[in-house]
Amino acid sequence: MLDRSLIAGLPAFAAMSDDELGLVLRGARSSRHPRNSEIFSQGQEAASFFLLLSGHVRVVQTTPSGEQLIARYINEGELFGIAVAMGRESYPAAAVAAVDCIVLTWANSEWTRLQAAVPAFAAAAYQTIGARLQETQERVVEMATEQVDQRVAQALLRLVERSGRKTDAGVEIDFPITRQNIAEMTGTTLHTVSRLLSAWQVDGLVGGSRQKVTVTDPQGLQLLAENRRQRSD
Amino acid sequence: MLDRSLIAGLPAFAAMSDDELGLVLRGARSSRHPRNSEIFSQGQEAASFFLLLSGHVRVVQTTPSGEQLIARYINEGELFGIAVAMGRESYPAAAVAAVDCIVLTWANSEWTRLQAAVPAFAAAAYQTIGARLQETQERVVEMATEQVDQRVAQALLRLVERSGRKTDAGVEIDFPITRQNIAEMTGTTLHTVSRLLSAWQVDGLVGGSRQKVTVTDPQGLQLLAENRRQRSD
DNA sequence: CTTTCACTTTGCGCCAGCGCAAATTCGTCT
DNA sequence: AGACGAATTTGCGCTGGCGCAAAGTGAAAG
Repeated sequence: MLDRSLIAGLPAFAAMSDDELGLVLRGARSSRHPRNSEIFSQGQEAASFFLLLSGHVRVVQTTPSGEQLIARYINEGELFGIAVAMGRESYPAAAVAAVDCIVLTWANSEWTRLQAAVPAFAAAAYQTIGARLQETQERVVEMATEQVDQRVAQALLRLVERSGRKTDAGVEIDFPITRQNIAEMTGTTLHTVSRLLSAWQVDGLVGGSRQKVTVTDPQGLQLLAENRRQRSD
Repeated sequence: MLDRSLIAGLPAFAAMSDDELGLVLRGARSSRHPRNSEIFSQGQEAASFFLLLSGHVRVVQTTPSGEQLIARYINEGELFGIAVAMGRESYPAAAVAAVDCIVLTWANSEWTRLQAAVPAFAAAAYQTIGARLQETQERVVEMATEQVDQRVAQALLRLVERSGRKTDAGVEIDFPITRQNIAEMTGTTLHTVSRLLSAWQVDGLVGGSRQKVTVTDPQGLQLLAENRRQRSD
């Protein structure tokens, strides 16, 4: 039996009673996933939904022509793979452990039970979906209206905002991330990302090394991200 | 009192009993919105949610720098402005009547009541949100990986699929839509859209005139949309 | 220690598609 | 009917960022 202290501290469960936490954990099992392993695959029949207890997960979509892009990163305490709450039969993307992870898993059959027994749990799931729709809309707007450098700057700011760890040099992204990964988040190529980061390093905006990125001047980067094309009207 | 025959035929309400339909309609009021009028504005406090009874609605986001883009078109029978189901306080986009519309409106306070009294209604709303998240994800993928001509072709195919009306010349989009509108759906300029449509007209793929677009050769357009860059691997 | 492999950097040429401009067409209003 | 304004078409030049290529670098494995 899993201990309810595992999840009691998470924002999604903050409002729940001890009884409710118990009901939620019944039916869940925990598992470890080594770095770079797939937790579920794109197109696979969606049989379970998940909560990330520890680590970071990359949600990756692969196009028919083989290009990959990263839909989002999942942080500790977040639900993912909740296809069941969206009425989907299969996972629209794959989930890959960005670092070694610990994951809680529920069978989909638990969903209806939980929805009835612990409405706050379903509410949290729907809230999550709503927030992601919102974020995804914003990404569409960005992709449609902003230049590559602005999109990359914005992506870095979001990463440090959501998954940053303060160091003496600035705020570092808490998990290994390659230039290729950043390119797949922003719809560009690793070459362009590399060029941009190099230039920004010279300007003192960012730092980092292999698989590591640190934002040293968030304000400066923010300016870059907002650097809306000067308009004549 | 609104008649339940208004909504009984809609897919979202197909599974509901007569009693439930009555419960849903209690608290709703209907209103007319002339073409090009705003049903709600971006950023406005979300006080209501809506169902489109008749017409077509354009959901438009405006960026801080004044660019517009069209998040989606709403068809008859669809819910929209359901910020309350996503836990949002304000509308993230504006809704504009693309033609004269008839709309059902509920105050947000009805949401909790309906959620408890008619679970199928809430389920339909969540299903809608899930489907839109899915669509929006797909748009991100497209924006990131496909060329402008493929995106425009794809957008046209989706429009005729979702809102097409069969004519003798092909399938026509059921509401007035400008080149500018198509540009705002695909993240390009009206000039490029105009050039593409002109070229496709010559090739016999599409037809149309001012504010009208007809797809005459869906298969051909589909080929164009799929025309994935030939890859070496 | 050195070998290997994944990741990163950088240079160079090219082209899809944008910005700008101007002419044209069509629906609508008076 | 005529005039106005919105929508559309088309031409032209330019450039952001991609494709291709190749060299450099750090980390992990043997």
